[in-house]
Amino acid sequence: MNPLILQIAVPSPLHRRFDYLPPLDVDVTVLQPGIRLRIPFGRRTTIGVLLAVSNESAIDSRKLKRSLEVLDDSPVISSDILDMVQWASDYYHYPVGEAFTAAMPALLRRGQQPAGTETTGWQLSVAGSAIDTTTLSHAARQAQVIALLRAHPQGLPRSAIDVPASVLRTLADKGWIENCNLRHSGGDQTVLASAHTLNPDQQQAVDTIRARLDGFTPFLLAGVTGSGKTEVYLELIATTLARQQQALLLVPEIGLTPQLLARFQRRFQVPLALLHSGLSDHERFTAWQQARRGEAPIIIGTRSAIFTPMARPGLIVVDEEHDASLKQQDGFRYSARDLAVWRARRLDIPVLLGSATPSLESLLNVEQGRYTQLELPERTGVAQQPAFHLLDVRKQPLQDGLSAPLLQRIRKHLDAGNQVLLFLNRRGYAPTLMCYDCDWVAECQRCDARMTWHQHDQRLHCHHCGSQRAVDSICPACHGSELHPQGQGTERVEQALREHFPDIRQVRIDRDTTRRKGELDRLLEQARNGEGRLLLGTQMLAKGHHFPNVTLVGILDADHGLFSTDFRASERMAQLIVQVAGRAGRHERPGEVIIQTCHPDHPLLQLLVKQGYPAFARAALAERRAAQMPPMSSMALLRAEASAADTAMEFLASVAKRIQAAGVRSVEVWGPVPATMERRAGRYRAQLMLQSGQRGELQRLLSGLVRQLETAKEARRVRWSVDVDPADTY
DNA sequence: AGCACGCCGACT
DNA sequence: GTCGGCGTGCTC
Repeated sequence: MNPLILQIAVPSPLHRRFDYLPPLDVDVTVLQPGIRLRIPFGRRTTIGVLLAVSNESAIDSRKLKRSLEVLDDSPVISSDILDMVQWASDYYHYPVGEAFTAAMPALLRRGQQPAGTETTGWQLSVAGSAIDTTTLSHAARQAQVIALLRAHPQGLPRSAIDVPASVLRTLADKGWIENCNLRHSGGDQTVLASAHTLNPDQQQAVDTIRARLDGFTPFLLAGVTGSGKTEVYLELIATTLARQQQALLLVPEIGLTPQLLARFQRRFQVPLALLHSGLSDHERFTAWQQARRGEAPIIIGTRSAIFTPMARPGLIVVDEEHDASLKQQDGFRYSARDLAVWRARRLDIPVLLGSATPSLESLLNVEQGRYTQLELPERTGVAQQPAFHLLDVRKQPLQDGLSAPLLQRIRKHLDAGNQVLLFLNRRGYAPTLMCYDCDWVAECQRCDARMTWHQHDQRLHCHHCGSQRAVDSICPACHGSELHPQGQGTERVEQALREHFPDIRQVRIDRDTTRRKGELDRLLEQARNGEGRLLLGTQMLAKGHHFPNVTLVGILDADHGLFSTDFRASERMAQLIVQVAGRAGRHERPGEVIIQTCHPDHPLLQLLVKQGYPAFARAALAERRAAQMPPMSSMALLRAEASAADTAMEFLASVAKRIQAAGVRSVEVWGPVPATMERRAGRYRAQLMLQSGQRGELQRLLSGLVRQLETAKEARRVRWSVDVDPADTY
């Protein structure tokens, strides 16, 4: 009889699985895919994930090593995630072992044991049940525990109570809580009654999805800003919980705000598992386990939360599905949105993609009948769509980026007692420091980029590599003293506004003003409660926040996205404009949006302003169709970087030659070309674009190519990576 | 990626 | 004489 062969994903940059013999004296029934094993690998030992058990191997049996130890008596990677990660590893051409590394909490891949299902926990004592939590207003943590346990009369495991041990000890000493045995049902998930009644569109969206909860259906919820998408999510998640199932909500990086959390906490008295970049390894592992054991019925997280296991999966929601932060931009370059759809299909559950500005990809999927579209065309309550004005600034002298008509409108709205929001996607004081005598500009030593002058620390910063230096006082080229800032960033506009509106309290929100922990929340609160009247910021301010008293939105420079080398630039710009505009007039006051531009006749801008995002998207899709660009075709980039000037370009030229040799007619090859900013952080970058009308053909070509490049001599001198479905082509 | 091997240069 | 620079090769 043949020996058992274990196919294992090993954390290494190699694009293959590794075959091993089972450990000696192992109980073969524990060899389930998804368990971890300690294995010898090269001259070291590491931890791998069992993918499959076979009875044959392509490797010479004398070369097979024996795995050392089984780490889990049941799979720590659930079968849906096991399948999804393997699929993603193939699709994105990323080494399978490293794909699993990215999909697991750090502590898990380092061998830590997930705690088994806890059998004891805490519950309220008779005395504790009688406590009036309002008497605990000075002990918020204690009140929180009491409220939580009150919602769970049969007790909760320690891991589901998110407070320090000292708080529990205090409560136990007071005799208000006591240990209990837990009976594990998935049961009891308290959902508070709906706070609002839904409007007819929301109700229809909810009803449509509710009727299809028992299987895989992808939905696109296209709801204009302020139309109440979140209320639809809340309602469907409530239904999911009532069915004793879990819901997973993916949000963009800056979407996981205290506001959103507060909304969920108000609505659901259940533990939330939160997964975001700010967690420690231990916190992340805890949240992961709560989701896996089913103790957290709701999981909310950014991109990588798509890899969170669920004991009772019922629904996946992807908020702001168009957002570029859902696509990882380095390493394992997956799209969390696309994986969400894949996983939902695998689990046979519904998936809901929501956006006010859906991606062209999703709109095409609707057009082709793969997704069901649900629309929320109206703002909730009495709020109306804002009016758009394109302001031609070719004829307007700009003072610090502000035109006179815009300043007048700002004054008018402020005089009426309203708030004004200004958007400028550039931080710092000025993006360029220039010599008026000889035209010298301050450039970064390590990047092909200009340095931005920051006034707060009187230094020049490179926004691409993070380097900084003191600001020059005389021109290094001609030794003249005529160095002047050119262009404007948020710092400069803030200063100009202070001169124009000295009595008006401003709130500036960008990466520089929110560096300290808690500062973003503080500033957002000032913006929300009306303390700040004039709100100024970068895209941090643009997405997802509600400022009900903002009646004027000014977009100071809309031209950035109009003439870019990236084919997605106009889509991104339109989405940003609509998202920013969505901050205006959400209450009973009508809003106004003023867009400063040098290209008021640009057809896409015209379309966006006059007919709205859906019309823009239709035109943009038609353009993509004509040019055979994604989503009408498949695209992949081969990116390369090296420390010497021409190495990356030479490498990609040799790759292009290999592709030609393969003779795949259906795949077009463009380039190689140097990256838009060729040198970044001291490294020279280039890319090769592959495009095809037939995704399968492109995939096959990439698979073969990756296999070759793994051992190719010329590949050793560069760092290369494949980017399938790139979010941008810079 | 690690990790080791191996073959050349400048030190105690 | 050896310490250590990084090119090359390998990982079931």
